[in-house]
Amino acid sequence: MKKYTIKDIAELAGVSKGTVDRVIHKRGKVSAKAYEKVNAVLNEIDYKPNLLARSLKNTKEYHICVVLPDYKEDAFWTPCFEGIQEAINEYSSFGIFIEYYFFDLMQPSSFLEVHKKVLGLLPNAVLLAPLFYKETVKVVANYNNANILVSKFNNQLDIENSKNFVGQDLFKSGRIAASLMKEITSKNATIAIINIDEDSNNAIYVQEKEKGFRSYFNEIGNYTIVTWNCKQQNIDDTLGDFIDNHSGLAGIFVTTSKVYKIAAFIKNKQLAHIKIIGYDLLDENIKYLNQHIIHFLIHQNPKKQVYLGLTYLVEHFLFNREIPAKSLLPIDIITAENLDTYLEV
Amino acid sequence: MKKYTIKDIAELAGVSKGTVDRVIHKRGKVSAKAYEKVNAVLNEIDYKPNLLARSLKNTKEYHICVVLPDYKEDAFWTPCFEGIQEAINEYSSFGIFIEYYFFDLMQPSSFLEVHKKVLGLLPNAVLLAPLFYKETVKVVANYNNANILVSKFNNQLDIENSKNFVGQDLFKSGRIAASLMKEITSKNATIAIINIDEDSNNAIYVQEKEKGFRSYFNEIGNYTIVTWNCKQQNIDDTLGDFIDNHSGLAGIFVTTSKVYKIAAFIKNKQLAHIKIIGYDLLDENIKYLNQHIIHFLIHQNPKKQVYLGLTYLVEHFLFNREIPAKSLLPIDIITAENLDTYLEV
DNA sequence: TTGTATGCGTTATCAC
DNA sequence: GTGATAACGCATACAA
Repeated sequence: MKKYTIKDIAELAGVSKGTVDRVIHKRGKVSAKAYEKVNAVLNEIDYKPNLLARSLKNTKEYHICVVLPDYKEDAFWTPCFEGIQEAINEYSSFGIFIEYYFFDLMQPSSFLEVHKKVLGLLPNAVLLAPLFYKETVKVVANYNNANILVSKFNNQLDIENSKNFVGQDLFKSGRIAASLMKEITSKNATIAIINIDEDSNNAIYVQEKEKGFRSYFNEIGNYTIVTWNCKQQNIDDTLGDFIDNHSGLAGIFVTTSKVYKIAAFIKNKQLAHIKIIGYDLLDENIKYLNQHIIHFLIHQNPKKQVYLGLTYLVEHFLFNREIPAKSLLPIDIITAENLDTYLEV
Repeated sequence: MKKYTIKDIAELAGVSKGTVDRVIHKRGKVSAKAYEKVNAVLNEIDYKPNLLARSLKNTKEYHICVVLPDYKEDAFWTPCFEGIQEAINEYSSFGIFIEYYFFDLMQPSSFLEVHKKVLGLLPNAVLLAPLFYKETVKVVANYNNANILVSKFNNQLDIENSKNFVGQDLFKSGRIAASLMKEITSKNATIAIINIDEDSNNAIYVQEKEKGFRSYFNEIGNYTIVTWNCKQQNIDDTLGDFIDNHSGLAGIFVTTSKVYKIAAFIKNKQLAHIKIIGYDLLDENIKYLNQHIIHFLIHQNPKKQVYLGLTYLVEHFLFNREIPAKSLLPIDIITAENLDTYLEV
């Protein structure tokens, strides 16, 4: 099972390395006779070019920019940042230069500004969290014009010419939350869907989850599902009224990682009979999961989303691998018991 | 953020590439003056050797053998085989030659025979499923003597000089199964642990799960947990009696992927009030999961175990990466709803 | 103690 | 059309 090189093939075919190269890469300028001789050898053996050598020969520096919200504003993005750091460590030895830029997740204008800056750097690729629809369409178009490769993570948007997505199926995610909710609440109960701080900007994101959640209970029938949108600073003042207004409320599904805000209230008011399901392994969420105030967390694996998105780009540049148009990660169900198998050691 | 090469450093320090090399690799034979000059430069810049170039320079063929049970005997091993295939495709372009050898999972002697054969091939590394304790100790010793690197997957054994394990924490796995069982059965119920076809050979494997399962219910108290060992060909004849003898049996925890055997019986006898939890995403298991005969499956990710074990070896050979002594994968909880997010597209 | 030359496999260039 | 040759970055054998 020897590994054949171009030199081997040249010797076997009785031609020079240059000719073999021309045949393999179909560059033409090869006589029929030489072509036949080389092809005969190629059919005999299983030639696979040495990707290390090929990549070394190219020896380009590749520059990738990651654009995402500042994790200091919203802890959800912290693991993404860690994923970037790991990728930097992992790939810098291969001539890959990875940078990150933060935008303000409340301000579409900052999203545009940051991308303007990044565009000016003319990187080889950009990996971005497309939180704002309109603005994303615009910046993607700009990158396309400049021949800059774009990949997206976290939030799947239907945008033209927009491939290379790493994330999860949000509709399915909502359905999974619903199926878990059904398991832990009584039949025909009233269940609330709570969106925290989600204005219309990235409404699509939570709406998909909500749709999935409702579709599951619609199929069963007889459950009462109510949606409540709120701002995190008003929770203490208004959630009590909301709960009072929905007597027999048995469960709350929080569509984002801010579920700990709701859990804090529920614990505080000793309403532990209300079951809570939410998203992501933030420290605060973990705390309430371990206290069984939160019953299930759904893991969106943000770190892996970013790392995988970067891996695809790197392997594309180094080894010419194709980037999957859509890479949907498993939707992990986290309980107090299996939690720590998902945490880093 | 330019990438520096040895040549760059040599020029900056005003010495030759050879001297830089001697300093970096601490080979000695460098004058204090030259050493200082080079070090001054190295402290200034962030030099990372180009791993592609280094690996190309080495240009060795590496030979890895995977030894595991034949997947035609037991479908559990099919994904492992797929993982091997993927690794072969992925890494053959880097001069890695991966082979696999099957043994008969019922015959420790065949395990020894196969390993004898593999030892004779003198590969660079062996990745093995250590199903038999005594025999594994022996073959690992042989490999160590021959300076052949050994990694293990699936089954964690306490063996001397035995590092490089990829798998799951089985005790924890049992606890997770128990916590799920508790969610779906009534208080203080009777619950059965069923081991199918597990003779003393790889008893440790299922015993760990059983211990974990019992430890969880011990902490709660008042549940009745019974263990039943059976042969798969006797299930139809004996399971009925077992169930009759344990009136009020509310749940069954099957410690391996053969849970579909139990599910078939339960469905057939219309005993769907008995909740079933088992292991692994075999087609048969998936069928019963979708029919809600099986309520949860725990995913051991056998494919990833093998692939990751091989990746560690490959990156060790190519890029001199350290192999983690113990790599424990997340323990995934699978329901009918999130199942397909774990299946390949 | 130092520097230079060579080769790993692939590819691009340049004479012939 | 063809076949030498150089270069990518690193490591090493060898010459100075």
